[in-house]
Amino acid sequence: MPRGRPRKIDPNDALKAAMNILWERGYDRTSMADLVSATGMAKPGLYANLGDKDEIFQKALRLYQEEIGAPPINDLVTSPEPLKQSLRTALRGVLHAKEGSGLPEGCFIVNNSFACSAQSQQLKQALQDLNVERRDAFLLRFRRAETEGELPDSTDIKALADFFAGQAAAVSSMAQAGLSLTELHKMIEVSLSVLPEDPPRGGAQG
Amino acid sequence: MPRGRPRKIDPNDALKAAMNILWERGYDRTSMADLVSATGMAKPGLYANLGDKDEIFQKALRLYQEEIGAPPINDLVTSPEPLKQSLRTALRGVLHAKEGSGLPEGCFIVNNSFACSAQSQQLKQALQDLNVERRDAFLLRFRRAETEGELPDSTDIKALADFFAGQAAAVSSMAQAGLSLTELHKMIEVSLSVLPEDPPRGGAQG
DNA sequence: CTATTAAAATACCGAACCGTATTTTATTTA
DNA sequence: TAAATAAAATACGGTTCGGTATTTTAATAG
Repeated sequence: MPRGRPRKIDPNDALKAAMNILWERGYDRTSMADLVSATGMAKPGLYANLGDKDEIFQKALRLYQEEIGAPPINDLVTSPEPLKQSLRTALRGVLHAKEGSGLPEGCFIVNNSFACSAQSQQLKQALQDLNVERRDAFLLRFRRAETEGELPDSTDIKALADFFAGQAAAVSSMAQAGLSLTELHKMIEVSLSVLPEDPPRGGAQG
Repeated sequence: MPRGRPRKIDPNDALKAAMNILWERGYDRTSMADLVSATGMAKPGLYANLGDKDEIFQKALRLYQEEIGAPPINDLVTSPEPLKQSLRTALRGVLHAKEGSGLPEGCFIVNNSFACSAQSQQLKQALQDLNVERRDAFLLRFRRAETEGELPDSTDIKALADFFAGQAAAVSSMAQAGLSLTELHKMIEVSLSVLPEDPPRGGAQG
């Protein structure tokens, strides 16, 4: 056993709890006192283990991205699923909360990308980078779709990637507006209808 | 002339200035001190003329809706333009800032609908109501489109309305992510492609 | 010029905020 | 037990916040 007084709370657990409350309440509306009660760790302990509020937020952001945000996006790029199905999965990935109980609704990144106009430049940049990362994942998938014939060559895949990156915000916003899960799924189906009819079948292009 | 010391600042001008900074920075990141310097009106004057911070925000919200938010939505419902064109106009209406100089980017309502999980119930409700209002305007337009044959009867116009209401957030978010105006317009064109092809002519673009 | 009115300007208050210095407590080593 | 270590718990400091009480200033009315 280590030397001094034993830890009451594993810093990793604390970070996870911090992520959840930051996800739920956002950066501005979460105080250090909130983080203290959410984590069960006293303030000096938080600073010693996780740093100041900005650092905690950034660590929470990374944790979210690694454990929650990135997987569906990586699947999007790597999975052999057909285009439309992989996009469906990716978009539904924004709705963790409503299905898997307990988790906050919407996307942590999107939710905090608003109301950040005067945020610390570091945080602003970190959020923008993650948004770009998601957009690029879509782009990558569309490039593959193009070469594999899932999309006509004439497609403006850059615009398509921007569009789908934006759908994360669309879905998050309507989730916060109180739509039910099935309504949100219908929204997503509408988004998917911007794609050409499922098997594009050769050169049907106009 | 009235009795006492003359006003330095017209309360209407102050409200307009307050709206702009609240739009730009959001509720949480705008302090009363910010409102003081933005309006040029000292704090006690603000309270006397516009009320406390919540009241000012609500008044700003109403002003935004009346002067900026509602017009393109009303046009959507009332104008005789064909469906797709009226939707295009409505969605582009979210991008005031980038075209008409000076105005903040994105939609005031959308920008503040995030990070409000613990906001005062009043404000939360006011924001939700405005979001619903917009969604209903889309719905109204789609109902008309259905009866006028602009949409097939089989269309799920409720889902379509949710989708387009969500596009306000999509566009706002990508605007904040730094997309150019033409990129944003392309995004909007992609959104519009969920509609059934009207008489096959060349794609409109701006 | 004096009184009155109404707004501006200043100064102030208590609470909440982020962050830290200090003390207590629990454990291991000697 | 006593010294040493490391974490928890408490208390505190400076700042900013939303909101208000108080004073000063600029105008009109008599």
